[in-house]
Amino acid sequence: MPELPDVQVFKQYLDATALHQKIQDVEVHSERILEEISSQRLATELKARSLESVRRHGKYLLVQLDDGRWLVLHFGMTGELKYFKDLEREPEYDQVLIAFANGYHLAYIAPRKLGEIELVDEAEAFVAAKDLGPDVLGGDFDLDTFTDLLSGRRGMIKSALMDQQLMAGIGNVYSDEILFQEGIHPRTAVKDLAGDALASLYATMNEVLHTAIDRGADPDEYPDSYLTPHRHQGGTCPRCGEELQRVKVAGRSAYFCPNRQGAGPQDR
DNA sequence: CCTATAGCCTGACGGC
DNA sequence: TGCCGTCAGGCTATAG
Repeated sequence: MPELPDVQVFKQYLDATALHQKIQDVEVHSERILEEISSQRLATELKARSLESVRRHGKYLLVQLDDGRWLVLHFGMTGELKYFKDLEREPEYDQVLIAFANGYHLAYIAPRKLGEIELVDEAEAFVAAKDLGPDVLGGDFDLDTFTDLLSGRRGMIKSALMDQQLMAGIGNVYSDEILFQEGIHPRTAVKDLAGDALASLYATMNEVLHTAIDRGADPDEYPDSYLTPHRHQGGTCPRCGEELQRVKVAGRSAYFCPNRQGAGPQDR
């Protein structure tokens, strides 16, 4: 699930639960999640520290420790966080488990182990090293920035929206949702979108992401006009009832309504 | 610069 | 019920 809205909800969750508590113990159940640091070192470095504040850049969560360093969390395709008390309630697939002095626990859950956890000195340096583009909900990500980034871009619009090096935060599901709301086919060439189309797309991007965050990134709570809850094989368009179609874009499955978003660039 | 593919992992689901 | 193929909200490396 973790695209920008999901990760933003994780941030709010951490803000409301796990901050300002001394870390007592850290268990690592899978090394696969840790690339740059050993489980042994992660445990010793975190012990006796506390989580003090949380930032998000794209799909990454950056959690600052009381010594100034940063715990970086990425969630792959299936990651999530859970804060709980009794170990009897320990969730399945928790790859890292932090125990706090107050008796509560924070679990980093990742059934498919495609996520990533790191410990870094500087948040900005991490973002730069990953070559991430600006966060699409960042304060300085205005319409000019959006159109500048896309001008001269040669490929398809869905690929561009999902390119984390270009702009950070949007993934497969929300790129589909944004393009659905705009009535743009996912394979549309960026160069075929005029300036006013880009302005409208930018506005829709903001609206979709903010709506998702406001509804807790829970598709069941999304407006009836949203694609996401219908986004599966055999699903139908919430606006016109047409059966949704699936095409590959950037190696991912893109769902769209052929009635509202057209049949695609090649045929007319 | 951009696309397609495979791989990393593992679970869920549909068909036989 | 069991087995098998396909697919899954991410990202990277590789080849064209």
